[in-house]
Amino acid sequence: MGMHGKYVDYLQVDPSNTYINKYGPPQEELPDDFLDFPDSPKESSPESSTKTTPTSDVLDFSSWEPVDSDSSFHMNIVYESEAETDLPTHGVLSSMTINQQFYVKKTKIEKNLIAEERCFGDSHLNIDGSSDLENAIQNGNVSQQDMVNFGGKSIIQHQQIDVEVVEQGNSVRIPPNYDDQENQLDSMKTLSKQKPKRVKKSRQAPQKDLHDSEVEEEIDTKDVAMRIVNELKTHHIPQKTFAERILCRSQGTLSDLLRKPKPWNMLKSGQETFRRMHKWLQQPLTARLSILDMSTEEAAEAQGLLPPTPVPSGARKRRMNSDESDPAAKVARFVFTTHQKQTLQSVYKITQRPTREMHQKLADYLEISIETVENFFMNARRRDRHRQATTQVETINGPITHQQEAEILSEYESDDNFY
DNA sequence: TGAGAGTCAATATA
DNA sequence: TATATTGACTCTCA
Repeated sequence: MGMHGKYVDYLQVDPSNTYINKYGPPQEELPDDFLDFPDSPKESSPESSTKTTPTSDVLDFSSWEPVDSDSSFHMNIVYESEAETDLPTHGVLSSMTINQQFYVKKTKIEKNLIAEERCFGDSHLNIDGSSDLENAIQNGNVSQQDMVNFGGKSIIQHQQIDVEVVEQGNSVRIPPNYDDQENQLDSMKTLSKQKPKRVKKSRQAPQKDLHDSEVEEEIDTKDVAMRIVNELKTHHIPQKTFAERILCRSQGTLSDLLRKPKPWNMLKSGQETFRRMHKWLQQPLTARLSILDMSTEEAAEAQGLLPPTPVPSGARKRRMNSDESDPAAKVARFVFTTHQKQTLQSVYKITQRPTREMHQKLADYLEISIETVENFFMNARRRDRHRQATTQVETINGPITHQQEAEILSEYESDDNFY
């Protein structure tokens, strides 16, 4: 089943959280250049770069949840989206992400337009609260959730939307479930309280950290990572603080997870860490911030999680074993020389899986241990896989042939050839 | 037993 | 000072 969503809204939010749109009052208050938006951004998709043309005769207004928005600004947001996806016709929850770029204009009240910015936002179309798509349509439970990082401030927008479902040549319109203004306001309240997006049930969930009453569900790791990044920035929370208090992990681990979140279904025990992030995001703002002041155990309790499970870390053990009486004693990390690294990388380009004999030859040639060589290839393969998982880029990763192996080894016989 | 996953923590970098 | 990178370690699983 294909699904088209095409909608164009012109929205403005002011400090009192009221709204206007093109078709509703107070239209006359729009600045003269309100519709004069910049050209399509460089990285926008073909869909989103099409010229803004309203396709619905009913423009839905949204519920806004400005977080720490600067009250001196009006924010005009215009977006357009047209996307197709393979939304299932059945399923408890479904969602799709429309990658789009938001055009944002900052308009200072007293000076009219003083700045103009573009920013990225992720948009999620949610089919929610129903056993199937048709019911969702009938019940009007089709909504959109946008998240925009605007000058370091997060703005989350929920709205009922007007989309068009195309199925086997038939066009079915999904009207917003609003009858009048009062209903709109009720719906706003409901939508603005929606939890961060979770989607269909998970096939498996190792290391569950949930109470019995909870149902394990998939988490959109990219979405969670983006939200965490925004939260940390918005509230000036250091990664180290969040990582240690909420996740029971190190700063470096958190940094890596936030920058390169693996898709949920590719995670194993790592799901636990994202589950904790997701749980934290579900808390109200005040709770989120106060949890950070708690001990790790208290924070877990406050979020309905089991006590955190510190990872048995090799690095931690290594350090403890080195000198338990002196916690300040650091074990220096080995660093490859340029030549060592370049050599290893050169070989890696030829084969990601050298034989043990090659490992040993490399170790001898580079005057490092075979374990270090093995670690290099292990880390390189894993980080390559990780990159592919997060970028969907295909790379060649075939086993080495005997002929290739012979060629490489022959080069080491006269090792000057390498560089 | 070896490969992969998850991670730590030292250190490089911004 | 905060974040990103990375060599090494433990645990899990086929």
